[in-house]
Formats: sequence, structure tokens, C-alpha cells
Amino acid sequence: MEIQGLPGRLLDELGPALASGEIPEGAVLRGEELEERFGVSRTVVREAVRILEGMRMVASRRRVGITVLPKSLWDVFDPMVIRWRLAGSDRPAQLRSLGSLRVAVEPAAAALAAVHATDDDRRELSSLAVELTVAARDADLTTFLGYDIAFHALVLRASGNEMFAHLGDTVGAVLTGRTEYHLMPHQPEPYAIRLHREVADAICSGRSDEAEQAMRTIVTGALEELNQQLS
Amino acid sequence: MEIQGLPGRLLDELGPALASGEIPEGAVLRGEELEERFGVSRTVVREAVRILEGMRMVASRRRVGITVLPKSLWDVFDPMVIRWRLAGSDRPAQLRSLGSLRVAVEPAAAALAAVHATDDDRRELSSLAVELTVAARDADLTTFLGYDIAFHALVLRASGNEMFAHLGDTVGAVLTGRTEYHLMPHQPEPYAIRLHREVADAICSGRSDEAEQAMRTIVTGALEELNQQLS
DNA sequence: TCGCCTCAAAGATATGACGTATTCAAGTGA
DNA sequence: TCACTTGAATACGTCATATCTTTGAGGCGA
Repeated sequence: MEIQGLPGRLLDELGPALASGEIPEGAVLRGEELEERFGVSRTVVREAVRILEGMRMVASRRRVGITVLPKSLWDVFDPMVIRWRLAGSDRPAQLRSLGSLRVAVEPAAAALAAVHATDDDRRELSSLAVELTVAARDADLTTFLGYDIAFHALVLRASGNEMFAHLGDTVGAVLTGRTEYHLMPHQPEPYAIRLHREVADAICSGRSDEAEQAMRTIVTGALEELNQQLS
Repeated sequence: MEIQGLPGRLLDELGPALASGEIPEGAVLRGEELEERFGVSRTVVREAVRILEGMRMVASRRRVGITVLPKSLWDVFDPMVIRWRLAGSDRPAQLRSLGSLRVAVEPAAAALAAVHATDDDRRELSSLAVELTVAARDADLTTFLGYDIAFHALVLRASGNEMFAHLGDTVGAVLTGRTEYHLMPHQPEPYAIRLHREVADAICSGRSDEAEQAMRTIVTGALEELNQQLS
């Protein structure tokens, strides 16, 4: 799910450069400068800049140029922005923000899922909880990560709330990020695994409060661990 | 904070048309068709389409045209998308989604704000709680709305979490929306007002749990009221 | 010193031309 | 009859260029 063509490739260069602060807030670029720097035409530069403008990362004004807006204005919920920030020097701040967001959203999503999940959802959730347990026992971190992402995404989707559902990819990016950067134990903690099964069981049998509590324990645990690692 | 120029005006026409379903999912538009329909040049159409592509609302493919993507793929956190959906036929669904999001996020934000708010934040929060009370007593709905939006935005910002902070505008849009569409009582409920003061007091004196609980009562109340009105 | 005016810089828009991927269908052969 | 190949039509992608519009800055005069 990526912008294709030359504007896309230009974004892949500009986005990380902006997110990492290599091009700092307040910097002013000229369209012509970008044309030369990346060897593309005006059209391509303008379309890429328009997209960045849509994310509120830059503003283009006549006679001035393309100004990099303060980070506080950026669309921090945009998946592309999140990915760029996770890849760059903002990673700790981004992970912390996302951690708090998870603590807020995922328990609520679990509670809703216990009420709204379809039968298929419940079946798949049980199945994922089992696969998760197996992968954890085998200390197969890659496989574990895949199921973990699928598990959390499914809970978010099963909540029946489209906005929660959209955070599935974001949570996936967080989980991938903390595995890639070795911010989690090499062996998933048995306690956390048990909690995942508990969430699945509670959602399957419609016990809303229990699902919420178990999920809260999972995500607050993850956040605490994160804060410890980043401190 | 709006895209300016002709592409912006084109978006103001296309966005609502897409959000309302007037142009349905799966519909295929041709660039040339849009040029004629809106009397603008290719450049303008292409830039507007690029922005919509950035929001994952459309995809442009050669030999096919500009395809409207399923709503499940849209960037539902994009402020523009939210505004368009609130203005169109998706309003009930959008308000419900946002209601649940508020229930998840705002209590967590209040809890964090009790810990992280600056002295200025705390002062302003107290002040807003007072103004809120006055405006409610005078049954001055417009003024009340302004302070209410400022109050919730401030709590979100004071949480110190940039992602929560960004939801300030969104929550503002929800509050504005439900006032405009007469989805709230003509006179703010005294109980709700007292809860706002309670949130402010708790945050000012650093009582995290209390702030969270009071805020939860506010937003769950709002959600229940909403569900009642929309049923 | 202040205010107005002019000029130029840089983006905004329009347009023409060409490139290129993709689809659809006609044609070919087994 | 069916499957495969091939070619042409189509609509977006990219580039280049020209003109328009806005606006910041410097100069000019009172």
C-alpha cells in the first residue's frame, strides 16, 4: 500500500529525511532545487509535495518556497508518517506515543470485540492464540511475531469499530519495530502468552470485562517494558 | 488548515462526493472526465488525485482510470476524511466510531495529564472549567461549545502524548457536529458540567485515577446519549 | 522615517507532446 | 473448440514550456 511511480520514490527519500530531522523544521526548500537534487521533473516534485502537504508536513507558499512545518502539526496518525518516524531518530518518542495509544485503545477494543465479534472472528482468535503459544514454546520469534500481529489486528478489527480496525497496521508496525530493534525479550514471556489465551477465551465466550482486563495487562506490560528499555 | 488553490477546491467537491457515496466505492473516474466536469486543467486534477491517493481513497492505474477504493481502506484518521464523513451520509457511523474512540482515549489522556500537565496547563484548565460552568448556566450554547472544545483539547494536549494531542481537533469536530445537528440537550446537563470541574480539579492536584474516572463518566455518558439519539 | 510603488522571484496553472503499462480482442495454430 | 500469441487502443505517467498570480523586498519620494 504505497504510492507508486516517481513521486512515490521521491517521497521515500523526502519522508525519512524529514522524519529524521535531516531536513529540519522550518527549513525552506525550492521546487527547482528538489528537481535537480533528485533528477526529476517539476510535475513529480509538485505531486510529491502535494502529498506531503496533505500530511501537513510542509506548506508551499509563493515567493517563499516549500516550508517544513513544525512536527506538532504533522498528521501523526498517517501510516506513512508513522513508518518514517519509526525508522528514524524519532523512534523512541514514536514508540512511546504508540505504546500509550495501545494502552488506551486495545483494552477498549477487546471489550467491544467480546460483544461484536463474529463466529469466524472468535474461531480465528482461538486458533491464533494456540499458534502463538506453540511458536512461543519453540522460541520461534519470527513466526511468533506474525501471529502476535495477526492476533492484535484481529481483536481491533473484531471490535466492529472502523477506527480501531485501522490501528491494526500501526500496532503491527510497533510490534515489528520492537522485535527488529531487540526491544523485547528473546523468549516471549509465558505470562504474556497466557494472557493472550485469556483474551481469546474471554472474547470467545463474550466476557467483555475480562477481555478488557487481560488485554490491559498485556499492553501496560509492554509499555512498561518499553519505557524500561528506552530509559 | 486547508489545501489551497484549485486542487483544494476540487478536493472540496470530490471529498464530500466520495464520503457521501455519491461516487460509490469501485467507481472508476477518468482524469479527462474530471477536467471537463470541473473545468480545470490536468495539472490540477492530477494533484488533487494524488492527495486522495495519499489518503488511500482512490488508486490510479494505467489504462483503467482512477478507482475509488473500498471505504475500509480509507485513512479514517485523516482530519479531512473525518470532516467529509461527518458532513455526509456517513455521519452516524462516523460519530459512533469517534464516540468509542473518545471513550478509549480521553480517560487515558486525563490520567496522563494529571501527571504531565504544566502549571500553565493546569491554570488554563481550571479557568476553562469555570467559563464552562458560567456559559452552561447562561444556556449560551455557542460559547459553551467553544469552551468545551478547548477543555477537551487541552486535556488531550496536556497528556504529553503527541498522538492524543492530535485528536483535539477531531474531538472538536465531534462536539461541533453533535451541537450543529442537535444531538445534544439544549441545555448542558448540570451533572456533566460538574464532572468537567471534577476532571480539572483532579488534574490540577495530580489525582490521576480520579481524573480518569471522571473523564470516563463524561465520555461514556456522551456515547450513550449519542447511541440513544441515533437509534 | 514612513509609506507607496515597482520589480522580480517562485509557485500555480495550462497545455502539448511523448512514453509506457495494461487491457482487450483479433488472429493463429493445434 | 480452446488456448496462446500478438498487436493496437487507451488512459495514466512524465517531461518541457509558457503564462499567470501572488508576494516579498528594495528603491524612491515626500
